[in-house]
Parts: sequence; C-alpha cells; structure tokens
Amino acid sequence: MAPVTLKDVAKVAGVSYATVSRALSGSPEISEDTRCRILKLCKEMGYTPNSIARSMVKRRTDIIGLIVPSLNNPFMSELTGQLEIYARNRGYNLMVCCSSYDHDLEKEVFALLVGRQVDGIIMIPGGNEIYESLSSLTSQVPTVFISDNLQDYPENYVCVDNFRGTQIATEYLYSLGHRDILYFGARQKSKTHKHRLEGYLATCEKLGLEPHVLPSSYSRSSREVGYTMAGDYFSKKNRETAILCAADMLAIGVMQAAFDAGIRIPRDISLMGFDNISFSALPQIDLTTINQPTQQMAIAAVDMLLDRIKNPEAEHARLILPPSLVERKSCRSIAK
Amino acid sequence: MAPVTLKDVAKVAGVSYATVSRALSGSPEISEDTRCRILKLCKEMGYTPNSIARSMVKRRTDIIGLIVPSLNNPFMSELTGQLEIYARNRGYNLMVCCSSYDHDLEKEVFALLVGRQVDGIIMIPGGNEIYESLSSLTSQVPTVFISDNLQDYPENYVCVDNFRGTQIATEYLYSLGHRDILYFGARQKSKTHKHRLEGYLATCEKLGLEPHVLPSSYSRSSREVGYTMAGDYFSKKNRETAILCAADMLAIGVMQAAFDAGIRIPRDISLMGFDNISFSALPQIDLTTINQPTQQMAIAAVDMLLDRIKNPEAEHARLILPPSLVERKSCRSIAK
DNA sequence: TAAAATTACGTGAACGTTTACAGAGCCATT
DNA sequence: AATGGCTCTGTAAACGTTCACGTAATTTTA
Repeated sequence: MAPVTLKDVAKVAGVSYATVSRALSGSPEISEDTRCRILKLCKEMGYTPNSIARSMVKRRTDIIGLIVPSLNNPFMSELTGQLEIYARNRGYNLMVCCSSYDHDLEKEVFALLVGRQVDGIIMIPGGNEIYESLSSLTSQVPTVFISDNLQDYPENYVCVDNFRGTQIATEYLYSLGHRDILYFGARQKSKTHKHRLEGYLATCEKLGLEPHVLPSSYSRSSREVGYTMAGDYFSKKNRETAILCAADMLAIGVMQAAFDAGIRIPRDISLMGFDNISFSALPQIDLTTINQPTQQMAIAAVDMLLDRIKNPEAEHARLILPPSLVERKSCRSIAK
Repeated sequence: MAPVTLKDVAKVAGVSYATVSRALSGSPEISEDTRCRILKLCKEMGYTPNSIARSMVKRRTDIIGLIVPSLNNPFMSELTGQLEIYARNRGYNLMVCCSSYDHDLEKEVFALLVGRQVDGIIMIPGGNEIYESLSSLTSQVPTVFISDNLQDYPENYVCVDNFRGTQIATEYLYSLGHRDILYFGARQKSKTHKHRLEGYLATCEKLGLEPHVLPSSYSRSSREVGYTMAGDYFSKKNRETAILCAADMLAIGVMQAAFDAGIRIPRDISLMGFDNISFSALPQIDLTTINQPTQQMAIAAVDMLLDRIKNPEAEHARLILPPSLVERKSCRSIAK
C-alpha cells in the first residue's frame, strides 16, 4: 500500500527524477548503464508509474469511454467485450457506462466521461432522441457512434449495411423457392429498421415479388412483441411461406407462437432473423439469420476513434460493414 | 474543445481560484452571493471540473476496476451491467477488463488497473490459478472477489451458496417424486462445483437416496460438453428419472442430446440446471433451474469494496447469498 | 470600546509526472 | 588552444485541482 514514486527511486539511485523518467520512457538521451541500473532498481522497489500524474501533464488519459444501452442484450455485451479487448491491445482502457435506453442518462454519463477526461467516446445510442443532442455532445470530445441512424448528420459512425442484410435474406429465401415472404416487425421510428425494410422492399421489386409487411407499433424488438404479433398473425389464414423478421429476438418470439399454434418450423413455414445474437445458435433455436460482424465493428470503431483523437480536425468518417448469411435450420427449400 | 479551468473562471469572476473551488465543493466558508455568482458563471463558461487533477491531490480516483473473464457469457455480462449501474449510483465509475479466462492476463490487467490508480478492484476469477497470486495481488489495492473458491483464503468475497442451491434442487426433484436423480457434469477442480456436488450428495443422504454422479473431465461447462456427455449417457439404458446439471449451459446441451435420442423433456426425463442464465428463460428452453441473485451480488460486492476502501484495515468480509428455485417447464411430477 | 471570535477570501504548497532548457564533461575539428 | 558539437544529466516549470494557513473585514462579547 506504500506508493513508491519517481522521487523515491531517484533518491536511492542518486540521480534526479528526470533521469528516472527518461529511463522509463525509453528516451534516447540517457546512457545504457544508468538506464539498466534504474530499471532494475524500479523493479526491486516495486515502482508503478502513476498514470494519473502522467495524464495531468500529457493532457490525455488513454481512456476511452463507452456508452452502451444495456449489457443484458447479448449483441451489445459481446460488442463491448470485443471493444475492450481491442482497445486494450491498442493501449487504451475502457470506462463503461450503461444508459438503460434513457436519453437523459446518455447525456448525463457523457458529461461524466468528459469530466473524467476520457480521450474519446464510443457511443451506442439507445434510441432516436440522440439526434437532438448530437452536436452539443460531440463538440466536447471525439466521438464515434455504432449505429445506423446517422447518415444525415456530420458524425463518425460505423454500422452494418442493414439494407444489404435484408437484401441477402430476401434473395436467400427466394433462392429456396419462396415467393410469398412476410417482412415481420418493421419498426417505424428506427432508421436501422427503415433500412432493413427498404432492403426487403427493393429486393422484392427486383425479383418481382409482392411485398407483405407486418409493421410493429412497439418501440423495441423483444421476444414478447414477436410472440404477441405472431399470435395474431397465425390465428388467420395466410399465404406466406416464409417470414423474415427484423430482429432475431422477434424471430424467437415468432417461433414460440408458431409452436403454440401447432405450426412447425421449417416444415410449415420458414423463418429468418437478423442480428445473429448468440441465442440464435442454440440447437433449440437454430435460427437462420443475418450476421452483424461484431468483431469488425469493434475494431473499426476503435480505429476510427483513435484516428479522430490523433487528428480531430479530419473529415467525419463513416464505415458501413457488410452483413453475411448464417445458414441454420429454420428455413427449407420448397417446390416451385 | 477549449478546456476551461478553475483559473479561467476565477479570472472572470475576479476572485482567487480557491474561492471558485470552494463554491463548487460546497464548502461553508463562502458567502451565498459569491457562491451563486460563481456557480452561474461556471455554467455560462461551460466549466467542467477536471477529475484527473482532483484525483491527483485527493489521492483517489473514484474508479473501480472490474476484471471479468468474458462478456460473452450472459451471467457475467449481466453481472457487469448491475455492477456498473450500482457503482455509478454510489459515485464510482467502472473500468472494465476482460481476462479471457487467462490467468496471466488476469495478473496483467490487475497491474494495469493498479497503475491507473483505481480505488479498488472487483474480480471474477476465470479459473483456479488465482490461488497462487492471491496475496501478491490483493496487497496492492482493496479487492473483492465474486467467487465461491476462497473460503480458505483471507480475502473479501461474495458468492452464492452453491451447496444450498443443489440442496434446493435435489429436494425439489424429490418432492416431485423423483428417487433416482443423476448429478450431471461434476467438475473436479472447481470449488464452486465441489460445493454444488456436496449439496447434492448431502441431500441424497438426508433423503435416503442413492447418489448417481456423472463427473466431467472438461474444464469448462459448455453446451458442447453437455451434449457430448449426454450423448454417451442416453446411448445406454438408465434408471434415473431426473438429471440435475451443474450448470445451465450443460443442461441446454443435454436437452439437445435428448432431442436427438428421441427422449422428451420433461415427459421421459426431468431436467434441471444451475445459474439461471437468460437463455434458460427462452420458451424453447424453459429450464427449471437455480437462480443466482445477480443484482444482490453486484450490490453486495460494491458495498463490500467501498467498505474496504474506506477502512482497509478491517477484517476480511465474506457474504454468501441464498440461491432460489426458478420453476419452469423442464421437470414433471411422477407417480410414486 | 477594546478584545475576541467569526466570516470570507487570498496565498502558496502539494499531488507525481513530463519536458524545455541549461549546463557539465568530453572529444574532434580548426 | 580555442571553438563547436556531441552525450548525458540536472533544474524548474507546468498540468488543474485541494487544502492548510494567513489575514483583512466584520460581528460579537465583556
């Protein structure tokens, strides 16, 4: 518990503390002998550099703030894990804050992190209210968003190509012979979901399919929402042979409703999701879905942020990563 | 991007910077007028206190380090989320590091966090190698473990009562009429698993049941392990009517193997897990299990750590929280 | 009304680093 | 032998706070 400082080491070594600092920082302005001697002494004395003091003078902390809506959501917690590992490999630590999908909290923890002098912030917005506060937040500190909602704003962000995702999904279902595909759970307010819907609609048009859309009036894409909506849907006669859900969680709810209604997947109807959350890989679920490249997103977000930190005056960057098909057991090929 | 400091505010206000500091810290040694005037000015000028500088002189950072094996595991990411929220409510931020179940990394990030001058560390060990390094780590900074492996060491920890958990589970299965209960996936090296096994064995003895144990030679309790082990098990004739798994993930693997073998749960055999991870609540899984009180554990760990920070010389604390039964659909009552 | 107590504020040191600058010692060049 | 240029090390200021101390102005007390 006794904090041994540069000065302590310097005193024992019989040099000034600037010399010790030089020995540790790898400065060339020091002879090899003294460097070795000092380094050895540091070890012996159990010296640990105080990064607070260093931050004080260097005017940077090597800390990245992360604002994430929730760590209960597997997609976000996995992303968080990736971000932490990659950031640490690049010499940065992560200060994590959960916003609980609450925009006031988002602003509050943003200010908190700024006060903590983080070098930059990676933010996964929890909703759409973020637009109002965008510039007042990002003017304070370099910020990168992980979100598909920001095309029209001068901000840095990385996201997955949602349009392309539903395009891939629709084409896949088409290739299996499906001609009546229901797009399930289109949320109105989210731009992410708008792009997914558009990918579906555009592909329908390209393939000459008639689009069927079941919009969601809910503000989140939970299993419960999927279950409720699908219960309604299955209670009537329908001609669709496949359902493309706007999110995996919805699809899992749909699965349950299908089970309750005695409808078998994929025998009676094919089902696809979007996100590839870890749940979906469970054999009991085994959902064919569109993968978001979590690791790539994490790496890209950190890289982008560090670029912005190094060069804050640079143009805003955007990176849109390609999604990919994950083929599992929830879709089947049907006769034409 | 222009950092406005105490001095700037002081200059504009025409007072010394000590006065500004007093106005902000709520010191009584200042008149109400000047305080209001300064506070208003701070707002106008967009002043944010620099917590680095404050940490420098106060010799504390109000930061807690968290070392967690992985954020892919839902149990741990949920725990992390709870820790963050509660710690923030108590005025602390969380610096999170993933150890990837690697003990060398555990030691490395511990040192990193110490260098960052965190006020304390909450550590969820990823394995058993932790024993070797225990005292050399915890002598550096107040530390609280979340782990059931530390009864024999003078450390602070909180955990769930694993013995009680399997006791509850065994009694529950007994109450449903089961007399032949297999304990599935007992890991040898983990003390957590040792306690779970002991709870089962003790309860068998108490109830006059003959224990059946299927040990696991694997070092982790994954779905794949459960699937493989259960495949073997189901390929032979067995008399057990219920399986109690040492972890939910194992049970999910068992479910899959049962499905492959044409064995229906709970009709043909009852199945229980331990942990209550979020997967288990999915209707497609619907696993009866033993809950670990994540939120209570998080709150207790933070409270305990802050106690230790305030009073480092105090006796080591241990808190063992009660688990609880979560009744779902994977067990059935059988005729006696 | 003088002494004592109180209030409100300023002064300056401290926290543990980094770094610009200066300077000492040595060797090579003219 | 004087000058210049190295190489190495020391000095001191700075980063933005907090806080112990000092002190002037004001109020209270005897």
